[in-house]
Amino acid sequence: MARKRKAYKDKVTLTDVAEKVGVSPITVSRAISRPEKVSDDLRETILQAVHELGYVPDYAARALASRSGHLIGVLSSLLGSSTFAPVMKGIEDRARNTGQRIQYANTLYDPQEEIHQIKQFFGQKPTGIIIGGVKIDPQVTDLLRNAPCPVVQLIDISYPAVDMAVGVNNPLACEAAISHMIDAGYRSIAFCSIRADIPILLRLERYRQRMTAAGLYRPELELMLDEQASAVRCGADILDRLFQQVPDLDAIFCAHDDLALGVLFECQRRGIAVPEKLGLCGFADMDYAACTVPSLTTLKMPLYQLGYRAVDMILRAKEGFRTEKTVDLGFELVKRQSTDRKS
Amino acid sequence: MARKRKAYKDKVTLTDVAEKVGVSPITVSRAISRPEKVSDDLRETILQAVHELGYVPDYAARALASRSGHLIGVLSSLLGSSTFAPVMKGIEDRARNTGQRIQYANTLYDPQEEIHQIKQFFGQKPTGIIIGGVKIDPQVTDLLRNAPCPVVQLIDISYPAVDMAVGVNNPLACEAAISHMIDAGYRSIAFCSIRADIPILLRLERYRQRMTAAGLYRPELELMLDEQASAVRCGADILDRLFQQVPDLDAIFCAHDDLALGVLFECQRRGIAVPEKLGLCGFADMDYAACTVPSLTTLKMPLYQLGYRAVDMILRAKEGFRTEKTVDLGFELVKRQSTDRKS
DNA sequence: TTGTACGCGTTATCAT
DNA sequence: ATGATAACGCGTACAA
Repeated sequence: MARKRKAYKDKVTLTDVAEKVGVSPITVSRAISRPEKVSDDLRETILQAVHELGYVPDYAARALASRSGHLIGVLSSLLGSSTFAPVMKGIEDRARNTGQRIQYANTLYDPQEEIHQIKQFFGQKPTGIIIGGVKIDPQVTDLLRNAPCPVVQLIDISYPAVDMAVGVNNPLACEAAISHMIDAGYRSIAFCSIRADIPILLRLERYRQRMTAAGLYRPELELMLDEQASAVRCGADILDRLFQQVPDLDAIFCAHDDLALGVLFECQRRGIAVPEKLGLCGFADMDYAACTVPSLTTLKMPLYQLGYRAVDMILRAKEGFRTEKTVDLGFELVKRQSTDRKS
Repeated sequence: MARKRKAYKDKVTLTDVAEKVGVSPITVSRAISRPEKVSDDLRETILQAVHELGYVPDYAARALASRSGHLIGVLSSLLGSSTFAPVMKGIEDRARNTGQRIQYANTLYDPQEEIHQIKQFFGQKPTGIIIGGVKIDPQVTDLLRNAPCPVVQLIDISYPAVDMAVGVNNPLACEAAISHMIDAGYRSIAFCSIRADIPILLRLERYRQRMTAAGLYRPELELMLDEQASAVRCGADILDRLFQQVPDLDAIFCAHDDLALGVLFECQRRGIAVPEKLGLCGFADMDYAACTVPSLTTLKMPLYQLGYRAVDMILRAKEGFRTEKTVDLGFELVKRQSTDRKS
């Protein structure tokens, strides 16, 4: 407590540093934020003093004076998901040494929360906003359309972006998976998901098209589960429901690897042979996908690049460079054992 | 671009709202931040105007004037891990409607990054800082000791905290697991981890004590792998090395479920019977732990509560209430099939 | 290259 | 219950 007060009273400001060095505050400010505008030796002296006094810039004051929060907001419903980890890494690598801070916020799949968080960001004069997993919520779209900064949407680029977008073409990715499964000889291929965000709806639509084109489409092949806490634990439920709806079921395309993992375990438990009796394809190429028994066919997306490019697009927009509004990073269908019927 | 400028010029401030209603700015400020200090009808009129004009408070100005950032910083190396998701949920549930914002930062297991992020927080006049997964870095500890705000450390409470701590007693949890495995009849029980943060080192120490007490300790039972991107994918490596070091190996205590998952898959692949030939115990009770075949014995921690209490402790400290410096949330050993030798 | 004057939008403090 | 005034700490704009 005493410490707290002390730290506050003793707050070191630009002026303190300036006095110690014998220059004006603005010079100290420049030495920190625009090093090239201060002579080499003076800058050295100043930075030395900064270090000695333990000066930490006041970001609030800086933001107020400069009319920029020097921060990039990242909004996602997947923050706590390991799918998002590589994205985060990319974001931070690109943002490092740019003077921009990254601030994350969790939307928890709740539109109200999303709106709230977006407003919070707007109040911080952000350099840009990166947002992933947006549902089709008109309020959110409206808000973003009137954003006071560039907005980058993540993950899908086949859908019209509010401002900019970077990601993969979800319909194409889905089509690649379905085609692969058809080629492998599967006929009754189910589509299974526990959530219906935009990327998933786009995949579903293409799934229907592709299956219809092959003369294989049946509505009962679709299974959209209610939102649940755990995707992995749905395995038994999925198999129960699908086999009831589709007695001749022979493959499942899962909208996320977690779902496929759960189904796979349940197959192990029930003695259903994968890939012989049941083909399985996931989405995301999670760490475990290469290790499961049998290993899991899935779609791999360049997640690190996703984050990296998103920040890059914001920084370029800030510099006023013309940027592509949409960046397609491509995907890769990773064919593994779970759909390899011939082996 | 045009939009951007417009949004900026048209920025609605307190004064705009005040003029529209015909009161002074400070009254509007109060209507928003201290509703009880404004008469009911006036407040209603003001909030109505706020809504109509689309006023969004400027957090920088607010922070500068109030000398508080109204934010709680959360620092973790596990941000992108699904272990952290429930913690996040708890943090946000407790912080909602308290006027405090949550800001996350990723330390990526890098002390330099950690120091950098901590300083960033300090520059934002935080109400408190929550930090998890701290390594034994003296610089970090020093920094935290001089924090201008309360600090809550997560996960372990058997270790002396810089300020406050909430979590579980890692040594005790480890001991419970090892005792359980010994009771189940396992003798050559390995300890395996890919990282050596404080909680893990604490578990390792207790592992040694417990094994020694049972007359079962051998140094070659310990396996600390280098830091790797993917824990799951280490399965084969772990089995190779351990069986080479310990031909009569009959159980593995993994410092995280991910490790156990990888080992389990590798056992499936090699036809090693779990739990008969090899007992397996994880840590964290991840979603999949209940679903694996066989299901995975593991230690469950109250993660949601962990986040909830951490924020609670900060808020109480802010109110000046005396708080326990250390909160033990307890753990649960979830006994499942992977250590059930008798079945 | 360095300095002066001012303002950013809000809240604390003190007054009415 | 409401208002006037003065900060908060920094950066912009302009001057020297």
